[in-house]
Parts: sequence; structure tokens; C-alpha cells
Amino acid sequence: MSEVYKALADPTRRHILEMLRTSEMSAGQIAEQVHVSKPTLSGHLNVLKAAELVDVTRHGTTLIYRLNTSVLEEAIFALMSAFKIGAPTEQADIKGAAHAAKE
Amino acid sequence: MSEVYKALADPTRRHILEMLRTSEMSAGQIAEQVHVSKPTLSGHLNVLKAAELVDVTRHGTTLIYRLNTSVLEEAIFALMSAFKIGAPTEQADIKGAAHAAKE
DNA sequence: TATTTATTTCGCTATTTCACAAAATAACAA
DNA sequence: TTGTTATTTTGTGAAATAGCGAAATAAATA
Repeated sequence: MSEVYKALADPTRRHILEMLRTSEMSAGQIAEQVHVSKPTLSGHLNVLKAAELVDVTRHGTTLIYRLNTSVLEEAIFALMSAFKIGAPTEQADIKGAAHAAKE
Repeated sequence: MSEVYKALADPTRRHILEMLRTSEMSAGQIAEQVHVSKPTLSGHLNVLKAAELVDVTRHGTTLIYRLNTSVLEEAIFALMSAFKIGAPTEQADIKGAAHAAKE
């Protein structure tokens, strides 16, 4: 579980996770949008894989990464329960959170 | 915002935050339960303060730390929103109403 | 003013993290 | 087998992080 927090601590990794939310992607496709060297990207993907935040399957020479939503959900709800924070009840909360997420 | 994730990445700091959930505490009281040296603890408290996860007020010679729940809530809801992970309550209702339940 | 208590800052070491270029590996096609 | 593409592993260096003991600071009290 602690590995999940560490994985989320890096902005590049959070960006990758957000990209994978829409659809699964190969490492090469990710590399087109994340401007770090391939070795660096590979390292980030390994951290995400170790935290089980992403799953990988090979298709020929390409590796397909996809978001493991359940692990992310578990982490978020673990945080919520650890601090006894309830679900938001107003749309304003959701908008506020969406705005904060872009920073 | 990124500072919040980094602050949460360390298990000692998460422990401190959980302690502060119940009630505010002085640095000395925190030190009794967190077994690191005082300089190390002071460093952790500074990280939490920089992320605005805690507020500090001085009472005489002692510094009182208390959890800034709103910043923690914002971080959690930012995560939920970024990954479209819905709370199983009103948030789902709002989304469902807004998008006419399609996906 | 001098002392005591609570906490921080300073100075240092060890470990981890992030980044890159170059070399290596995996799968496939010719 | 040789070559091509996709991706990772290796090696290295710079910067950040966590840890500690010793010294410094802030506030209260004698």
C-alpha cells in the first residue's frame, strides 16, 4: 500500500495514470506525450507496475499498459477511511476537486 | 498540490496525520509516539506544514499541531475526480443526472 | 539575568530518486 | 540468420530525502 502513495508522489507518474484512464496505451504511445527519455519512462512504468496501479500485457513487440482502477480505488478509500472523510454531497465539491487536480 | 502527495508518501508522516485526526497535539506529544529523533520529527512536521496539511499555533514554549482537514479532503477529491472514481453516494447521482447515465 | 523546557536549525552521512546515453533483450519479418 | 522495431536494463551522476547528535533559539520562571 505504501508503494501506491510513493507512486502517486511523482507528477510524471500521475500524468501517465491520467492518460491511461481514457484508454490503454503502449509504452511508445505514452512516450509520445510524456517528454522524458525512454529509460526514464520505463523506470516510471516499473514503479507503477510495482504498486500494481497498472497491468501490462505483451502484444508482439509492444507492451500494453492499462490502469488498474481497483487498486487506485482501494488507495483512495483507504485514505478516506483513515481520516474519516466522507463523500462529497454537493456538486461544488466536485468542481473544486477537478480544478485542484489540474495543478 | 504536488507537495500534498509527497507529504503523504512517507509512512511516518501518514502516522502523524492519523494521530492528529483524533486531537491536536504538541510536537513533544507526537514525539512520544513517533520513534524518531526530535530533529527528524521536526523535519517531518515541516513537510506537513509546507503542504498545509497541518496548522501550527504556539502556546508558550510548546507548538500545537492540528490537522488541516480541508486540504486533505481536497487532495482526496482531486484524486477521485482526476480518475473519475465516484463515491457510491450523492456524487454518483449528480454525475448520473448530468450525463443521463450513458457510460 | 540565569536557568529550564520545548522545539528547531545546523552539519553531516547514507540512501533513494530521477534523469540520460549506450547497450541489451524480445518478438517478428525477410 | 540478419535486420528492424519496441522496450528494457545497465551504468553513471546530480539532487532530494531521511536519519542522527550537537548547538541554537524562543518563551517562561526563578
